[in-house]
Amino acid sequence: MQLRMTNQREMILRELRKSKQHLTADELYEKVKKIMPRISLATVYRNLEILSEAGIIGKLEVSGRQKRFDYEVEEHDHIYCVVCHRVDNLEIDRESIREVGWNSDKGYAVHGYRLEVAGICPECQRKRSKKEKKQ
Amino acid sequence: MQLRMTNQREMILRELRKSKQHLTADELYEKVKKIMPRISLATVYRNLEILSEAGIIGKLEVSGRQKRFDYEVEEHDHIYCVVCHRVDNLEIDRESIREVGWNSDKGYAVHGYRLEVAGICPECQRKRSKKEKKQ
DNA sequence: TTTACAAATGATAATCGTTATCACAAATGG
DNA sequence: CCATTTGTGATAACGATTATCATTTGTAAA
Ligand SMILES: [Mn+2]
Ligand SMILES: [Mn+2]
Ligand SMILES: [Zn+2]
Ligand SMILES: [Zn+2]
Repeated sequence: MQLRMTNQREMILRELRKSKQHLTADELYEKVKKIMPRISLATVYRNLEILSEAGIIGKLEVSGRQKRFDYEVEEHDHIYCVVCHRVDNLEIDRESIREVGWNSDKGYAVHGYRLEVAGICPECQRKRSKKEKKQ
Repeated sequence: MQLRMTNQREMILRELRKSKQHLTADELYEKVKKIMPRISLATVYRNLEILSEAGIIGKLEVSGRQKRFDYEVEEHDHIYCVVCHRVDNLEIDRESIREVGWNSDKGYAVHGYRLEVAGICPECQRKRSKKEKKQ
């Protein structure tokens, strides 16, 4: 019932935390491979699942794309770029949003919610305006 | 630039509207096949994409699962069941939630947001309590 | 009303992210 | 030690979606 900190596990966790980003399994695989060249992609998937199951990391399923894993585990919301799919934390006051409430929950036993804000990240904005100038 | 209302297209749209549910492509495929037995699943996917692109139906990408299509196109939020993945509309006052705002958007040009509430639907609650009694 | 062209369809292959399988290699705990 | 988990790497399988392509259908001009 308690999780064993294998070398692979530790390295995956370390690289995710070091990145301070919301990485996909294969982005993390590429990073870890530089240190442990023999690691398997399956091991990365497996351990990300185990680590998030154990509440050590977070798992994000943002807008129908690849899963991303979060170095931070406290409840918080995210903003993502509709162009490059980068994900950032959204510093929003969860208390005040909770006050809003919902007036019809269709009889659901509510577990929680997820606020997903979409937009274009600064970098993609720059790239876009460059392109426009060319035309 | 203008979309042709083929028989297949029309039937897909009609069945989605008739259902008043948030259906997946293959759920819709099964429904339409009863009326047009020769229709291809690819045609269903293709036309759902075209119809949502044209703003005639909505496309939902809820929590990393199959896409669902929405007979209603106006902006609204959803609640889904973590057990059976059923999706329902969530009647929440979007104006008041908008007032909350976010104090750090990391320089993003915000397009919009999506509020996804998770819980267990009435039916799954019933099934669960039945199971508990058995044990 | 033929003829040309564009668009849509059905069948199926290919793709992508993820999971499952399985033989082999650690680690654990008497 | 030895037996028993547990984890690993390689790879196959999977499910949802998308791409391809030969054929059919619709549109519209000649
Ligand atoms: Mn985060
Ligand atoms: Mn809806
Ligand atoms: Zn971006
Ligand atoms: Zn349910």
